Amino acid sequence: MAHLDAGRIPEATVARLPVYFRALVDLDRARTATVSSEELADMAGVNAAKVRKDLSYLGSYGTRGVGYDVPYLLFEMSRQLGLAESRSVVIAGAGNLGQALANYWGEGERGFPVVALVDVDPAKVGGAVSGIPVRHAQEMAAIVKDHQGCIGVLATPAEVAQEVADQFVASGVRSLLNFAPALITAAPGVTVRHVDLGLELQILSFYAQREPRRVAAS
Amino acid sequence: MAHLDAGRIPEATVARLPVYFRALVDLDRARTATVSSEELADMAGVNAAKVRKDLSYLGSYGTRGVGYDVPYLLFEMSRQLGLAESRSVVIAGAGNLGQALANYWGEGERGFPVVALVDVDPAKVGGAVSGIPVRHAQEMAAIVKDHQGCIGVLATPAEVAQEVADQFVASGVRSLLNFAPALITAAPGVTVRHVDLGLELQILSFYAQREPRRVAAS
DNA sequence: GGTTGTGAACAAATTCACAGCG
DNA sequence: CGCTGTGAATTTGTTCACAACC
Repeated sequence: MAHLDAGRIPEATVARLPVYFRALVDLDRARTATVSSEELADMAGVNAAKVRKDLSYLGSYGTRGVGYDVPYLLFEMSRQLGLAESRSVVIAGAGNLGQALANYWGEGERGFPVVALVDVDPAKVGGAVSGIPVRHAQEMAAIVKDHQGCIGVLATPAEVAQEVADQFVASGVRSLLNFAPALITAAPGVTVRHVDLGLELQILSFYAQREPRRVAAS
Repeated sequence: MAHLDAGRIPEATVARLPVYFRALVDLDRARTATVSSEELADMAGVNAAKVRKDLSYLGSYGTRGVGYDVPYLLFEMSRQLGLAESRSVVIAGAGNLGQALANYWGEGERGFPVVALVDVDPAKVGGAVSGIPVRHAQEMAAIVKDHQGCIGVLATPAEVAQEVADQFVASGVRSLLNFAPALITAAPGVTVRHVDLGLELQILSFYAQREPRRVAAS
């Protein structure tokens, strides 16, 4: 009953909240007023008990005998996921991956505008990727200062990933998403997530020669 | 004592094996003969107890008082991860993401040759992305037949992802890596992994307004 | 002495099952 | 009566701590 403790939400739950969020956005678009834990579970690819447990960490936003009010739950999740105010993204590395990410996030995703790519290649600096300017890595601090609370994305070669990460952190970035196949360490207070595209193929390769399983990444 | 039971390896362990593998490749390149669980742990960003537990699921390949023989462990991991024989990759969707993935895997990663991209856009079919041909989606079955045990990658719009996944499975693919922001279901016997690039930003957004944590994705 | 391999202790996550409420 | 919210039970994963061995 709405105790204001902002209690510790389990990591596994946090990773699923955006999945529910997407399902709720779809439901809302279809003008669906309420949804049961079982329907949401089907849409998210989990079971109903998990949905109820997960949502209960946010508070009691359902109605017994009825289900969850879609717009209300959407609003609460948006607020608690921090999606109410939009967060900028700065991508380091304007190679194939950096450009693809700029396009991917620039197009579809609401609330995460990519404000700049940075690179050290003179051939790339000064150009643009689907309207997003490519600037020199030296300008990173200035860019980050203009976009408080932005997310830094590492799409650089593995060899320089730690160096660029340090530069991001020194510039004031507290959220990093690393695509380089390298271990990144950062000061406490900085959240680092790691997406490893090579690793995914190796995991699939493992299961391909054993009993296959339904496995969700990330 | 090399019991041949191929015992159940925990999912969490499987997800870490490729991380150890990469560290071992680096050590081997540097001609390092042996490595302790503590050194490997540092390189992988985990603790030594976890390394020992994880490696013990593969068998007893270490030497007490000495550590693990790098080339030997590398060979065994390579074998058990199924990296001994190379596995082809077919990418569905020759948009920005599909092209970036083709480049990414085409370049660096050993053992995962991207043999084709498939698309339905006549403007793309017949072309090539860094030497990899773009072929029509109708040819998928033929391509898959020529590359037994290949991995299917979904880099299509979310709306058609399930349809393309079904096509992959009907063609004989048993390993799918889905980049589309959509829930993919497949028959038992097919392994599906999901990488969601939008989701990662939302998770970072959540932690940015709370106590930040070191969190590893994938 | 040094380091692995592993049972036992602990912690996190999932699932069950049902009371509580609309 | 239906569906949520949640303690309790179970399963999965992590860490400890030490015997076994080189």
